[in-house]
Amino acid sequence: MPSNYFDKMYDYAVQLINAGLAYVCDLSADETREYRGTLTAPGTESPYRKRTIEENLDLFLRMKNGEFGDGSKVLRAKIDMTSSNINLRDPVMYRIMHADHPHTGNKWCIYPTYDWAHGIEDSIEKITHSICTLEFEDHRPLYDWFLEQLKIHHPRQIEFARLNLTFTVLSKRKLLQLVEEKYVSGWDDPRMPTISGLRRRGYKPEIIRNFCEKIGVSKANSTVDFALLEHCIREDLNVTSNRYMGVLRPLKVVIENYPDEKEEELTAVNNPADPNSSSRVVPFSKVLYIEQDDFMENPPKDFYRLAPGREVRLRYAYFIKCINVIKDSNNNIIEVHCTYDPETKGGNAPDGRKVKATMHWVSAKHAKKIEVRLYDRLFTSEFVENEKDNWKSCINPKSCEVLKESFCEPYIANLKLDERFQFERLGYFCADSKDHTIENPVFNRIVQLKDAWEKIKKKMGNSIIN
RNA sequence: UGGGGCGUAGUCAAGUGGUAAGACACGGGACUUUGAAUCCUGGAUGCGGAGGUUCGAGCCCUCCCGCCCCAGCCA
Repeated sequence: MPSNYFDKMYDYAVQLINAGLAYVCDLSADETREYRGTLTAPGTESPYRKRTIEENLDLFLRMKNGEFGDGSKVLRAKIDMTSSNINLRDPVMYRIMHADHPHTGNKWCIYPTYDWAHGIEDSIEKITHSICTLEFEDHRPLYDWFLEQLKIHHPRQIEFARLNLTFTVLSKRKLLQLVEEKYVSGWDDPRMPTISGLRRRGYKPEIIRNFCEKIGVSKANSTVDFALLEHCIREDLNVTSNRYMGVLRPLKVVIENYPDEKEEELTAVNNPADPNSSSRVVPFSKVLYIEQDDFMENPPKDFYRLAPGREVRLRYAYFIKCINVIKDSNNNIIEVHCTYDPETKGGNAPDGRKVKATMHWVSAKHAKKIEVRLYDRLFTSEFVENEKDNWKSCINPKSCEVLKESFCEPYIANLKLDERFQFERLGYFCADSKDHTIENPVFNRIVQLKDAWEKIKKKMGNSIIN
């Protein structure tokens, strides 16, 4: 915290004045700019550059004591107005600002600039290496110069490229706009690449750390593929999280040959990826919900889920076969009627017959209604930086889809509040830290599972989307 | 067109004179009670380009090209 060192910094500034290496300058901000020169033209020395040490000492003290107005004077380092590095053209060390500071209140009316404060803080804290981003490479000679003149502990500044990610923005300036212009719900919106956003989304700290180790550190400006972050999330959650069944977009299934009032409790493994996993019980009955995407009336060749006349497995339950489809007056499918094979309880057929698909489901009678928020990448453009001023027009309109008519198995009531879990075949989810309650559960999708079927659909040109 | 950086596969990234690691993505196959996971498997005759030094160059030298940053009393 720089403000902890304001006294020390002041003393160091006096030390530089005494060494004839700093002076009080009365040039206005505009004049200072003119005197500084340009990228190709050298600057000219300030008329106040030759003030005596005594005069500088006096003026600087009076600056500190509040005798001068904002912007009327600054303290500058005396380096080289002709330097090809503009940062060395007598940079400002202190400016007058009669403003309250969040930590020091009204004690000070002169405040140090970044370049002056930075190295001193590092030095006082006995840092050995000071890591920062590429744009400060030009400042390193100045960082070194101050520490050199002060003859104090001299840490080494090393610059690296900052992290960029595809399909998102990370600059504070842009993030602020997203918040202020209400493109997102706040700094902790689960789509935001902020710490609070990532946390609310359900990313675990160790996942982020692992991701950072994988991408490495270099000086090359680069943009890491968002898919790598998603991979790291899945890699971790796959082995650490329990599976439950939830149906996002429900389609009613009626098992015609299943007794009306009958109920069964079926055993399901909580985490198949963990050999020591415990298990739970899932209720089964005559009327179920399955995912709308898991049924097609006229399926293409590569679709191997439920369709008329076709048999599939309901996970941990039975084989069912579609025998009829019920539609409303608009020709929308509202119910799928099936028969089940009692011999296949648990999911295996004694006669050894195979089934191509295994589907998730919930018992309608026992299901808990939940709200689900499906988050996706915030932008549609891979390299948002390249969009220049158009970047906001690339915001993904489908980056947050809210489903209020989803259902899940009753076991969800036992969920720990910070538990990340998988809805089988869908993705990883967690309870929203702000809006979730036991009565009205709200779940955020952390990341989808990889979806081979989605790829096949794309290859087929999306022509068979129902 | 001053100065400071960077350029190895679609995206990251090792490599520091001895004959192009790895990850993700992508393609092919196996397996599968998650179209997940897992397991095999394919891809740079080539390291921005051109010359040069060397028995040998992504690494050294020269020139060229491209991209990023700097003219705040911002950080």
